[in-house]
Parts: sequence; structure tokens; C-alpha cells
Amino acid sequence: MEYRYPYPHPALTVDCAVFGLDEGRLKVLLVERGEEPYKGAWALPGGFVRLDESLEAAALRELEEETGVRELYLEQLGAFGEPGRDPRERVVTVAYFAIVNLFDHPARGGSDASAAAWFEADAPPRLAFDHADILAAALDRLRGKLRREPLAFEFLPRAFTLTQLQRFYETVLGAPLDKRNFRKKVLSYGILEELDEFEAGAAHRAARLHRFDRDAWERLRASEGSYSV
Amino acid sequence: MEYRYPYPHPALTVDCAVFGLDEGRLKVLLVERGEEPYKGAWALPGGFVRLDESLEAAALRELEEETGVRELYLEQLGAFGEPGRDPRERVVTVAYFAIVNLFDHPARGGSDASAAAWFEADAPPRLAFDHADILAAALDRLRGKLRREPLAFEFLPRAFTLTQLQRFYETVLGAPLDKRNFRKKVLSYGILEELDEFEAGAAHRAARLHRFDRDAWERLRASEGSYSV
DNA sequence: AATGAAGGTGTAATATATACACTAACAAAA
DNA sequence: TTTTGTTAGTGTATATATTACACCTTCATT
Repeated sequence: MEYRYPYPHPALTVDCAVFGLDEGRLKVLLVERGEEPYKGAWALPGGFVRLDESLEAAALRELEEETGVRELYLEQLGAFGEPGRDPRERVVTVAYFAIVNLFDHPARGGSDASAAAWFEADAPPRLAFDHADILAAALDRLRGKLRREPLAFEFLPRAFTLTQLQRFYETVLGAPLDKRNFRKKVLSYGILEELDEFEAGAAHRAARLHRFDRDAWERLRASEGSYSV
Repeated sequence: MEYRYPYPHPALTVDCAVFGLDEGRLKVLLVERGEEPYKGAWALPGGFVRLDESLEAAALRELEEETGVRELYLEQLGAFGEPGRDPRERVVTVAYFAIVNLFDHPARGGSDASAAAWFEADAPPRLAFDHADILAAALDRLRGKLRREPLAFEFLPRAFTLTQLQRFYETVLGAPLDKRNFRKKVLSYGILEELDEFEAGAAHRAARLHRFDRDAWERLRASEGSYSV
């Protein structure tokens, strides 16, 4: 089968920068390429968009095919389309960034042949194509979002301690935060629900677990309307 | 000539949501479609990406061809690619949003056959394709950016009064601002240069003109690094 | 029983944001 | 030339938000 068009079409792919938090380190999910070009190199999971699926559906499909990761928060990062970014033909990719909760989705390889693994987001191996640029853009976006939204919940287990939450912010923002001020602020939003459960197995006082109240968050976002200059 | 590929390729276009400020109203630049589909309807300026040009270059080229507008601030908004958004074939578009200074670039039609005109950004005519969605996304983005960056300068003449600047913010944000607080804040950034020139021809006290100091802005942006939670 | 390790809590100082009203300057009209 | 209309330009007091900072509690382990 061959497809013909009266004028040239670039190829269209999607790629996903999937982040997760593991042992207090920010990780990114990469796959090893099994095909030329860049065979053997690591790359962001992704692939060609089918004609009958939306861009986001393509991203979710490729991600699950290549890494087994599914049901995640996906946001479009943007299109990357410099001529020459793929040595075969003109390929434009729409990049997504995604966050997985490593507690719910333990890091594991994909279900198909290619290998998948987590790497330090700040120190990835040499990446195929322009994926290093895409990853850098995704990291910027992640840090930017995190300053404005309680995105952390997407990374954390359903119930978490305030210290876990603080560590997460510290890891992604790359800066230490004051414990008391952090708690004061995060609790003031009213989007955390105190549980009557406590951390287990620690050799110190057990910390109370909290849960993210998504409805309260939605209400908070909807009510934000006042900005100065 | 015919182009053949071993698997199907969607078509790729770029579209631009170009905003300008005119008489205190936020305007968007639209073109009248001369071809089917949606012949006669208004649409965002844009068109097909050539294989040898970058996405941004395609956006700039189409914009100049269709509207005569050139040399502007362009930022990628994202890709829009729902199947069915174009009745002909699968077309994915990369949308850009752009700002023109109507003082420097007077609103005028394009150099080619199609008509171009400015419309109220908040009340555009019925738009072709999914351009209403793209426009709505661009407006959101514009307002969001404006809260964080002195983007206003892209809209204003090279020299402007503080009242013009304030009107601009009020127009885009859709809310009145306090004059004294506005001045205090905008001057505190140190990115405005007082000129020894004054507004002319007004039937009231002449206002001092200011200029945007782009270097100071760059320094300011570079130095911003502290964020809380 | 002692130790180690994290959990949990409040206040004072500073910085930022907001609310608010009058005089000055100029052109146009009377 | 006086009056009128219109916008320019300015400061302070209050409220809110942010920051810096240290100790006792709780629990498991030794």
C-alpha cells in the first residue's frame, strides 16, 4: 500500500516526556530504539500518529505500547519541527509531557520488544533526534507548572505524608523549603484531606497521611480571578 | 507531481492568532477564505508548511503573504489535531500567537487576493475549522502571559504614556486598575525609561512619554529565581 | 532506659499589595 | 482673560503574605 498526495506532507509523530519520582530523584522514562536511525540510542517514547486518532490518543497509545505506562496526566508541550531533526524525512513531532506516580505505576519496561527504563531527568544519556531539547523544554514546563499548581499529587501515592510532599517539591524545584512555612501554606489551600491513617514501619514518630481533595482544587482554580498589573 | 509515502501522512499547517490594540479594544487579525472549504468564512491567517522551512518560518511567511504583517513577536501556542477538524483530509495545525503594534503596523489588508481585517478579539465572526477554539486558547494564553511579563510593550508605540500602558492592561485583563498602584508597580521594575518628551495635542496636561528598556527586562527575567512552594 | 530520627507546632519581622483623594497643567470654550 | 473640562501626577495608612527561626513529641530500635 502506498499513500499519494498532490503536495508534500511531513510525517507526524508524538513523543512523551514522562516524569516520575523515585527515591527522591526526578526521573524520566526513556526507551531504547530498536530501529534505525539512532538504533540503540535512548529516546523519548513516541511514534507515528495514525490518521484516525487524536494527537493525545496517539501519545497515550505509544506510551502504553512502548512502556506499559497508562492512565496518566498528559499535557501538550508543543510541536517540534525543525527541518533536519530526523535524518529520514521531514518529521514534525508533537511533544507531550506526562507525570506518573511511581507508587501506583511501578517503573518497568514496556510490553513490546524495546527496552524502557527510568533515568535521572537532569542527567539523561545522549538522546536520539532532538529529544534532549524536548526534554529540556519539558523540565522547564514542569518546574513552571509546579510553582503554580498542586501538580505534585499526580506524582505521589494516593495517601502521603506532608514530608513526602515537601521532598517532592524540593526535588523538582531543586531548592530546600522551610518545613513550617511549607505546611502552613500547603494546608492553607484547603485541598488536603487529613486521613486517620499514619505512616507505618518508620523508626520514628509515624506521620499522618493526607489525601489530595481534587474537588477542592477545582473549586480553588475556578475562583482565582484577581491578578494585579 | 505527486508525493508518495509508504504510510499515511496527515497534512500540516500553521495558523496565527495575531492580536493588536486599537482604540482601546483588543483586536484579532482574520482573513476571508477564498477557497473551499469554508469559502467566504473568516479564519486565522495560516497555511501549509513547506518541507524545507521551520514551523515558525512558515507562520511568518503565511502571515506576511495573507496580511502584510511582518516582524512580530511570535510564540507557539500548540498543535491542534482532532481528526475531522478539516473536512478534506486529516490536517494537524500548529498554532502561533502573535502580537502586533498597531501604531507601527497599521491595520491593513494583505498583499494577496484575500481580504484581511481586524475584529474584536472577544466577539469574532463565526470562524472556519476549529479556529474559534484556537482563538480562545490564544486569548487565554495572552492573558496568562500578561500577568507575568511586560508583554504590553509589544503592543504599544515605541514611546507611550503610563496611562496608555494602564489602559492596555485594563483592556486585555478586562478589569480596572488603580492608577497610583499601577504606576508604583510598573516603575518599580526599572524597565521603563523616562523620556524628555511629552504627549502632544491633548486638551489637558501633557503626559510624559516612556520607553521600554528591553535590556533591563532581560536582566530582570534572568535574575528571577526565587519561588516559594 | 537511652538513643536516634523524623513529626509536629507558633510568633515576630519584613515585604508586598491594596485602598483611597487631591492639586497641577493645559487646551478649549465662553 | 476667565472659566471649564479633562487628564497627569503624587503619598500614606492598612491589610495581607512571606520569611526566618527552635524546641518538644513520638515511636522504634538498641
